[in-house]
Amino acid sequence: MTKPAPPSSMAFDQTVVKSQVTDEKLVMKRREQIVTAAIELFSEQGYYRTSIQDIARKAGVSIGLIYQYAQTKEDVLLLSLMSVLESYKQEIPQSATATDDQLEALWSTLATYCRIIDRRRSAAVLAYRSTKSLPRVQREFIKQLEIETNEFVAERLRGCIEAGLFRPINVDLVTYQLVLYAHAWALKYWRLSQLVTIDEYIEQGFDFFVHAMATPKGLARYGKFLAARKRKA
Amino acid sequence: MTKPAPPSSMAFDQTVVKSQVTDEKLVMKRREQIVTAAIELFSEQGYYRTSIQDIARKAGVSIGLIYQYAQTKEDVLLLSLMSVLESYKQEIPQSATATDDQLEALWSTLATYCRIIDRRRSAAVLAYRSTKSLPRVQREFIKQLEIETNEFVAERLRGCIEAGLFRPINVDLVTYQLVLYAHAWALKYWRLSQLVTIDEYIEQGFDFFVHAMATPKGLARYGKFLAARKRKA
Amino acid sequence: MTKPAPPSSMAFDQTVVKSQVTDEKLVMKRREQIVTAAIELFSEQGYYRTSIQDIARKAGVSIGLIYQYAQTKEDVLLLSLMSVLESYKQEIPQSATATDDQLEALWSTLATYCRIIDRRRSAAVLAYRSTKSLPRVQREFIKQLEIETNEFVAERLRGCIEAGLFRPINVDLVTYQLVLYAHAWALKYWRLSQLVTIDEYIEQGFDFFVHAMATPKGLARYGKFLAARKRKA
Amino acid sequence: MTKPAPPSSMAFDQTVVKSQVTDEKLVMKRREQIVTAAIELFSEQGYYRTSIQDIARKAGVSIGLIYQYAQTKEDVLLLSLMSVLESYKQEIPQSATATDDQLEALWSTLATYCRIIDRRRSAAVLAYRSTKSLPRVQREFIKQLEIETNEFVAERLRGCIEAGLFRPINVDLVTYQLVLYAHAWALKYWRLSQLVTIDEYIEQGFDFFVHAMATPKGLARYGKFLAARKRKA
DNA sequence: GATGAATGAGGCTTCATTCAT
DNA sequence: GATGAATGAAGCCTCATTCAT
Repeated sequence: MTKPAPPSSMAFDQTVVKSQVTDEKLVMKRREQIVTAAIELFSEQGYYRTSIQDIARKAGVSIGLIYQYAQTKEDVLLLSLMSVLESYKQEIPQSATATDDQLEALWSTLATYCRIIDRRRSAAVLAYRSTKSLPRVQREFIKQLEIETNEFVAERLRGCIEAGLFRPINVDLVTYQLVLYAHAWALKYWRLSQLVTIDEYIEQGFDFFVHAMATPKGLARYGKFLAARKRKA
Repeated sequence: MTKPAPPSSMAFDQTVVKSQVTDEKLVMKRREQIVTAAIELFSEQGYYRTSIQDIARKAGVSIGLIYQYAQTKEDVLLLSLMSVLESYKQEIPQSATATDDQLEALWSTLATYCRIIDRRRSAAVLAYRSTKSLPRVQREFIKQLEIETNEFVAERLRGCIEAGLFRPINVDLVTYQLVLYAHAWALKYWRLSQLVTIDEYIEQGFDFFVHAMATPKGLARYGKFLAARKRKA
Repeated sequence: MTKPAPPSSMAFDQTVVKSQVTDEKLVMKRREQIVTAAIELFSEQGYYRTSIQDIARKAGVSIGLIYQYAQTKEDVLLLSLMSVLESYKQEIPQSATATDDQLEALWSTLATYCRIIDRRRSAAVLAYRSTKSLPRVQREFIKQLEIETNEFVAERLRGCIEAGLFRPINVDLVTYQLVLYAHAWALKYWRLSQLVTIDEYIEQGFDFFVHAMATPKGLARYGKFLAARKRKA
Repeated sequence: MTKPAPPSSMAFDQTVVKSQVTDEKLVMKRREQIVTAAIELFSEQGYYRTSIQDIARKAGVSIGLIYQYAQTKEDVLLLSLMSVLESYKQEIPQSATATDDQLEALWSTLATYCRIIDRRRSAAVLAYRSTKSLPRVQREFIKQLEIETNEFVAERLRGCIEAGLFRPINVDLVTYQLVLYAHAWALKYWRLSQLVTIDEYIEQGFDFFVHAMATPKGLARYGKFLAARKRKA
């Protein structure tokens, strides 16, 4: 299982994006300040419509300061995207630690993923709109982060298969279906939110996925799961 | 059933985007020329990295000419996006006319959708990256086109339900799952193409969706469907 | 005395501005059509804000046609300015033919001039705004036309002096004062029209000028003039 | 009486035209630099024939710098016109402070006004040619400045009337005659300078105006004024 | 004679980046 | 470390003019 990285480790260390400033604590603090403003603006207006001037103003710092913590505007985008994906990579694994029931774990993972997306919808869309604005090399960092997050979802699927709850489907492919399902909530929010609430979206999605993959044993287990949920509610 | 519009009718008429030139035939021809170049460039480099200069050069026309057929660069984007979505709206309905078997019809629709996406992968991504670059009003045109195309997919699902092949799921929601599944092939091509071919992608996806929704009768029908396919191959 | 030229003779003949078209009647007609539109647009929006396309649209002709009757946009401006000044040169002399009373004649001239300006205020302003947009050579034509019109005003002044009504002032200089007084109605209309009507403007101006120049005999004559006017009204 | 504002106060403050730069001293300095170049160019070539590039070159700054101190090219025009009118508003009142003789004061005012115009002839013409190139709102600022300057002239006229030197004419209207007389020197310089020198222009103009308005007492006073002038010379 | 589609130079403006303080 | 004034390349768009029909 992927061990959760220390908060913001990657997005704000100086391996990927160089900084003029050496004090690591300060780099962390400043970058967070900058990235918070940048994500907001990039999400609202897009990468190209947002100027460094805008970011400086919103972050309450000078233009020059941004260039002490990032070498180019693209670096700011990279830091921003890394920050978003990093937050997935950290929050999602936290979801499934409480249970050793595989179906429950998958549920938690999907639910958590959907809720993170819901909480930061425009940031989620940002990844789809702007990753291509990065040079190839930096784009790979982003993809790597995505793969790492996905791997955690894949683990949950394998758990269900090994427990005999799911038939042996193509795990990597279905992983993308689950991930896209979560992302779709942001990508097509304008339409989906007219149809269902986020809770319904999670429930109906999970129901759909379970039926698509469950063995008879898995279906029985799912019946109990539903009953347990009903009791709680 | 949706009647297929005459080719490119919407993207190239002058209702949405005004043209200085009055000759309708010419407008059609020129806009196709411009949009063909634009889609290619927008897809490769993104909207903001592509200059009108670039488009003019690739289309083999002058800058001024582009501004005789579109009022702003945004108009060129709108025409491009409309052209892409319009092509979905026209090609997908053509898929399912040959059969009155509901499952077969759904298969055809999914397969056709996926193959269109595969054929114009970068154009498909364009819609996700660039729609937000449009002003609100024009964005609505795009959404409308999407809804119209989706409606055709929804019809196929309803057909399966009415025929007793599928349980009564939330049609609108599942429609988006199918659509997103097709789009995902473009959005995540870098990863998915490492895992499966487009044919496998369609097959496994269809298998997944059928299991998610089928009634026992539907499953039986699906068995026959698979057998028939195997015979053909 | 200047003999009034045949209508539009200068502005529309082909000596100053060349035309591709040879039929003189047609040239006259087309140029009038073009110039009417041009004056209106130039007056409203200024020379540089008005495009040949605008003029063509307003005149109800094609762009190409304009270039058959004028070689450049500057030519259209020249024709327009000449047309305006030509109209002064023709209408003003018509004013004073009815009387052989020198003071009456001067009054008629000033009144007529002011009323012409009032009738075509923005055209009058045009001359001040746009003459400098012409190349030196063509600017001289305009100046010449102005001098010719002024000469008529000067004649009226000389008449008054020779009749012993005015003291021997510097005629050329005072001519400009009279002319500027008429023009001022257009140049400062926004303010002057708040202060007086055009009739009052003429009366008070004439009163002012007479007092500035009149001999005792002239003043006496002016007294009778005023009395006669009062009787009429 | 109008208190003279500190030099260029209005034209260069940030109330009317916004600046990106906050340091007020610097804004004053840079704007003066820009405006000096702009007035020269606008006066020579007109607003539309002058490019921002031209202004930058002549001012010895970069294009970008101009846009830090003005938001549009129109702003540069506004600043230029305000600077010209502001200079009237400041220099003219300084003329008449030395005397408490009303006729002398009027003379000083006319003479000063004419000489200012003479010194910056093309700048004076600029106001007539280019004010209409401004959007309505900004045009009002210009008009307001003109009214304020005129008011000072009007005061001198009222002084003469109250002192019994002039008959009670329409002060506002005559003010415009005086003002236009001064402006005419620039507007019709090409002709007037052939007829008289600036000194003669002032003398003859003043003579004209005095005769137009003077009471017998005023005329007597004017006789002494002329005698005194002759003695000095 | 008349049309209007096509051209492309040139202008205004933005904004990433630098550097002196 | 932080600031923000200054730079100028690059992009969008307009419009006078041409020319084939």
